[in-house]
Amino acid sequence: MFQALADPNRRQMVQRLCEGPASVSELARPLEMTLSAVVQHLSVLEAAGLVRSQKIGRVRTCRLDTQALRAAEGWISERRALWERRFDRLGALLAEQDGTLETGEKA
Amino acid sequence: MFQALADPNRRQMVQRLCEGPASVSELARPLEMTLSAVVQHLSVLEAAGLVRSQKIGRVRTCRLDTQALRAAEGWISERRALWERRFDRLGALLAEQDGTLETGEKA
DNA sequence: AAGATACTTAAGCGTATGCTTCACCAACCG
DNA sequence: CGGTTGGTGAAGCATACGCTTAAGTATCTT
Repeated sequence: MFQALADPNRRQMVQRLCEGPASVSELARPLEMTLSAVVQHLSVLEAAGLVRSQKIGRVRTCRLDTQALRAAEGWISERRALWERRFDRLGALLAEQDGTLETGEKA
Repeated sequence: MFQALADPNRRQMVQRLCEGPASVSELARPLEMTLSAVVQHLSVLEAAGLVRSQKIGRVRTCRLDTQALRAAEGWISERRALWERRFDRLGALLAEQDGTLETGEKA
C-alpha cells in the first residue's frame, strides 16, 4: 500500500486517475517511459488495491479504487490521533501539577 | 515520506513511537535485527520528517513529529475527495439520463 | 488480408534497499 | 581505573526495484 505510493511515477498515475478513468497509454503519455514500464507500475497499484481495471476490446481502462486510499488514510490518522491525544494529556498533566502540586501519577 | 512508511519495520517503529518517546535500543528491542539496522531505519524516518530525536548523555530519545503524518494524510484525502466528487457527479449525470431515455444497456 | 494499435510477457541490467559484521567512541557504573 | 552499555560509521552483500529491449497476441482499420 504505502509501498505502492512510494514511487513518484506511481503517485503521478494516481493523480491522473483522480481526474477520471484512463487507458494505459493515456496514463503513459505524460510519463517519460515505456508502455511496458507503465504496465508494471499499474500492476503494483492494482496489487495494492489502489486501482481496478477492465479490458474492453484491446484497451484496458483503469479507475481509482478509493477503499485502499481510505485504509491508508485511516492508518495514518489513527496513529496521529493516538500521539496527539497522548501529547494533550501530557500538557494537561503538566498544567495540573503546575497549579496544585501534589500526588504523583504514574504513566 | 511514503517511501519511509513503505517498510513494515519502520511502520512498527512509528507505531511504537505513537505510545510515547523511546530510546534507540527500546525501539530495537521488539525488532529482530541489529541496533545498526534500527539506526539506519531511524535516519530514514528522520529524513522524512516523521521523527525527531535528541541525544542526552549517551542515549538518543526519539519522538514522533505529526506534521509529516498530517501532510501524507492530506495528500491522500485530497485525492480521494477529488475522485469521489467526480464519482458523485457522474452518478447524478446518469440519474438524469435515466429519466430521458430507456434503451437496453450493457451490464 | 495487410497494417497499425494497444497492450502483454519475459529477460536482462544497473541501482537502491535492508541487513550484517566489525571497529570505534562516549558515557555511565562499580 | 576497567568494563559494560548505548550508539555511530563504514564496508560488504543479497535481494528487490525500476527500467529497457525484444518478441508476441489480440483487436481495430482500411
